[in-house]
Amino acid sequence: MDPCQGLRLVLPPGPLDRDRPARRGQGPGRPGDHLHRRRRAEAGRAHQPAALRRPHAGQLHLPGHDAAARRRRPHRHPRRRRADPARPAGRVRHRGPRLADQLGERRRHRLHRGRRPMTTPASPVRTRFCPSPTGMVHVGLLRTALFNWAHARHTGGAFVFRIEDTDAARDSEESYRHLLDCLRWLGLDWDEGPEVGGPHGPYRQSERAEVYRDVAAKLVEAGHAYESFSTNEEVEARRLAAGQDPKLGYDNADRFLTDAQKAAFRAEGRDPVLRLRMPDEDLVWTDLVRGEVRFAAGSVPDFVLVRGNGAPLYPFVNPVDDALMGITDVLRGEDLLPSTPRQLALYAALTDVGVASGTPRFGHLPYVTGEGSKKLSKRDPQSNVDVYRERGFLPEGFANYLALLGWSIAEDRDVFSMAEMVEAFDVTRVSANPARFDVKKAEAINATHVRELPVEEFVARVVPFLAGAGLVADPPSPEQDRVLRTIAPLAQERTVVLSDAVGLLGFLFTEEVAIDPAAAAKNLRPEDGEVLDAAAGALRDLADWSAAGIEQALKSALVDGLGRKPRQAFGPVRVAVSGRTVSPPLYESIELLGRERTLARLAAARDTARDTSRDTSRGTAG
RNA sequence: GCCCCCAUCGUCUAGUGGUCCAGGACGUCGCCCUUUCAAGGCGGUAGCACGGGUUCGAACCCCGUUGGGGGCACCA
Repeated sequence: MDPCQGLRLVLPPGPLDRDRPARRGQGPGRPGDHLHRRRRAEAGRAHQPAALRRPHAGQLHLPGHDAAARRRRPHRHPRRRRADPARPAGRVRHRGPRLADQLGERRRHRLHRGRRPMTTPASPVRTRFCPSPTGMVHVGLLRTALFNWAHARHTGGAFVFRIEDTDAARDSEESYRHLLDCLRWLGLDWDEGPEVGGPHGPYRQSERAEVYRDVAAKLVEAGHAYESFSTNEEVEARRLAAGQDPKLGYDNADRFLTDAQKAAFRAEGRDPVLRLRMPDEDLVWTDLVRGEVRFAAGSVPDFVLVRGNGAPLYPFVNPVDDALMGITDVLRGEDLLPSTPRQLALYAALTDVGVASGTPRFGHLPYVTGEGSKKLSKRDPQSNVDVYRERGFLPEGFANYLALLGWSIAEDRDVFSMAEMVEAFDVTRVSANPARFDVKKAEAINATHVRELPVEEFVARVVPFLAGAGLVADPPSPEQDRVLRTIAPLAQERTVVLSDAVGLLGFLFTEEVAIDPAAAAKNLRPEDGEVLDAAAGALRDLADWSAAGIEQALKSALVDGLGRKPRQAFGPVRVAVSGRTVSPPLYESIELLGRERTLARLAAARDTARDTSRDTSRGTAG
């Protein structure tokens, strides 16, 4: 299996090409455009302005194996233009040029290097998500999962889920379960991984120990890895002695130890670590989101693959598993960017010993930040996905917001479904800027999704929250169900997160309502007593107990009878009945509540209004 | 200290040399609608970090400065 070799440098626009109208509801379609443009792109390649023919991001950079990668391309071009049906065909970007063109073009366009368009690789894309189960699920982590998933789904590739549980001290079965649960909650499914299986298992690193042992042995045998006996103290001392900054790290001093030297160290009782010999070339790759990134030769020291006690480390096992699992595209957090040179070097070595068959593409996703501009800390409660689940964010609403953290579907739209995301998602259009997690915006996006829910669906989703608060049974009783279905359409548009329903609808499912003190202070003042009395009078013997009948009775009693403005007339009644200033529409609420409970609440509110009076006079006197 | 990444309204973004006195969304402010609160509708506020270059033309390409962030483990 060769995940990467098949990546071609030139691809005609294919079925997965993004050069098609991806937006919906964007005015009249232009059915001919796609074909038309495609024809132009193919036939007109030679006539394209040279600047539009840019190399793409799909080639593999194997350090030392790719002459093009070593060529210095000191400039960068930002990002590619999105294909837009409305644009003149001549501006439409197609896939990359042929290799010959590409090299020639690089010479001609040294001023335009940088992020290149994603190719649709000849071999299917395989992405992965590989968290370690060490605690709560971070919103940034889930965003990474979402982007990997969307990239795989968009390209028709596979999404692999692997658990990196090599740190027994921090990993727990509980957080492992929780991780799976969160992915499923968000609607992400994986083609290979835990509980699903697949041809490259096991998918938990804790079960792959012998794999790493074998690979490590191969690397040593081929001379890519070597035993290193230096202690940190010794390294530091050598750096200091040489007048260098000890922060430079390991000095590669053990690269050429003789067998006799090694034996002497062992005789001292030292256990060597295994280090990878870093190459002498610059380490360069074309990042899917950032364009070319280069680390100078010699700037990254030989790093540890396997501990002295034989335990393999993350920088080793991660690429090994990626290679073995045929991963072609690695989308991960920006925090991993500085470790990419090491991975590149490892990949070259793994390829040399036949474990890997090429280097994957890398894309480093921007940080998700919190208040200020610091990376959202794991300690920050805002970063915990559970908080949003518990508040009743819809998975589709939350996923929508997560997608907006670094990506946008169109310039005039930011509410979309997962299916629409999959259709439109393009990694190379992910922003490189850090994105602030904005709860307000997340809520606004979620509220839109809530409103778009079919009513029955809204009811179904809200029931667990109501039941959790002890308001209804789960499943609701027939009577509760009737009330719920009736009020749902009116409550839905007032719901931002599902847990809002508890406060909004609670009054319908209890005998006595607790009145919000702030609402009482505002709408149950002494002078509001007359309203409550009049309302009770109007409703006590009302023959037509319907929303319309109630409306008529209240209007004539309060507005006409007392001469109050609607606002002054209905506010107190609303608070009396629902306990809050925000509730579903009043007449419907009263109808559902029934005569008995309504009259009881009006009477109770009457007392509250008197109390308010006493409080007020006391306050004034004091 | 060394290395790397980033730089458009308060926030997230669109923008890839002329179609931009910069578009959308969230927030915010005002108005309308209205039975409170929402929702909805309409309108307003607010931004290309700075300095050089390249070019007939720069938010966009290049260099530098400044600012912000991250990484420098026998953690993942």
